[in-house]
Amino acid sequence: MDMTTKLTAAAERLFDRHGYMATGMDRLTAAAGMSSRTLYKHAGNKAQLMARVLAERDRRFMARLEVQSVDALFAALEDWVRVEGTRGCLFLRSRAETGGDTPEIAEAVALHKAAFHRRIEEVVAVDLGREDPVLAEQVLVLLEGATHAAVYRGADAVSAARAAAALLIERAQT
Amino acid sequence: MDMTTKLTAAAERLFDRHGYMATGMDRLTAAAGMSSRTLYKHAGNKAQLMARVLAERDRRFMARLEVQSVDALFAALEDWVRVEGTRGCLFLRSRAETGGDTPEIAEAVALHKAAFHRRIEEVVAVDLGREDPVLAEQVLVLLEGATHAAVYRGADAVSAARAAAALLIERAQT
DNA sequence: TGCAATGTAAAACGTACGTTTTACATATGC
DNA sequence: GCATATGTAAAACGTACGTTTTACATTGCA
Repeated sequence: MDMTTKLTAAAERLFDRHGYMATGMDRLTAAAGMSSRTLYKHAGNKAQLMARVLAERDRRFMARLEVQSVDALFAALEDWVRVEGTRGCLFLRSRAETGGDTPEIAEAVALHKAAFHRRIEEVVAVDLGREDPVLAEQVLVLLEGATHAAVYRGADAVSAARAAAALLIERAQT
Repeated sequence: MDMTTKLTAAAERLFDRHGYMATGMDRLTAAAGMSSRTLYKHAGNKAQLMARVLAERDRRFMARLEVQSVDALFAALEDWVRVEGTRGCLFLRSRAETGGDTPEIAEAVALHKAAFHRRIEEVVAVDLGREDPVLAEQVLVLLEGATHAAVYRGADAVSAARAAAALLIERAQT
């Protein structure tokens, strides 16, 4: 495991658990097990490190959404929540923490959310045999809602969203 | 307008727009138009100020949810988004920013989310003539999802959620 | 008339921030 | 066998943080 990977993994964990602003560089160097000189060599600065964390998280999350049905999207989210826990969407959180004023972060968030939306539209199209932007928007809202409601309602929120989506799909198919 | 009200209003605006951690006390005193001595007299400290902002926001938000139908819940959210803008849920955001480690904030969030959940269960019960915890959970997910999806999808997310909820309610009523 | 109460302005507190620098160790490859 | 790259440890940079303090002005009520 090279230093960049180790750093990105440690940073993702700390930013997710304690927030971006609340995580100092000392804590980062300690968790990554490297000197601050090495950290800055690999990361550039704190905002770029956050952007890299987001890019890596996008890769990992989107890989799980390579599925063929809407129901499988929710199954994937259930897995994600079980494995990674429920602290809300790190993309929206990092944007909110920086007020959208940090370009590299705002850009990473925009990229991810555009890809997320696109993927949902694709899966809805596969499931229905036709495009349905409104249904896709509803599925997006259910996924986003499950992610954030799960923070305080637990896994029940995800299964409730899954059942709701199944009803919407069923209705759109007939 | 007394100093406490002025301070709470200014703080809510800044915390919402720039984040809790990213908002310094100098910015707060400047926006509230008062000396730091007066600020601390009324606020105690930064965390207590945030807790007061959340309590006030809970009051204002929950007042809008005093309605008799699920559809009216979404109409209320549409109004809220139009008036207050879309930067996500300030309660979940403040909890995420502090990692849940600030007791007064964590408590204010827990109180609000419990009241929010209760209110939805009540409205669902009125609409259906009976209790339906699962449907209530779905409505909660749709409201939470609309709130967060609206950050990057705009008002369309709220109307999509509203339509989805209408379908779920219709189905449950027959 | 005078004394609380309530406010401002501004300096000072110690601490912690993100970042850079200095000085040194350890490998790797030509 | 020596240069180059890559790492550590630790101090230093200036700035900004949340909070308290000092010194003074204004007001309202007994």
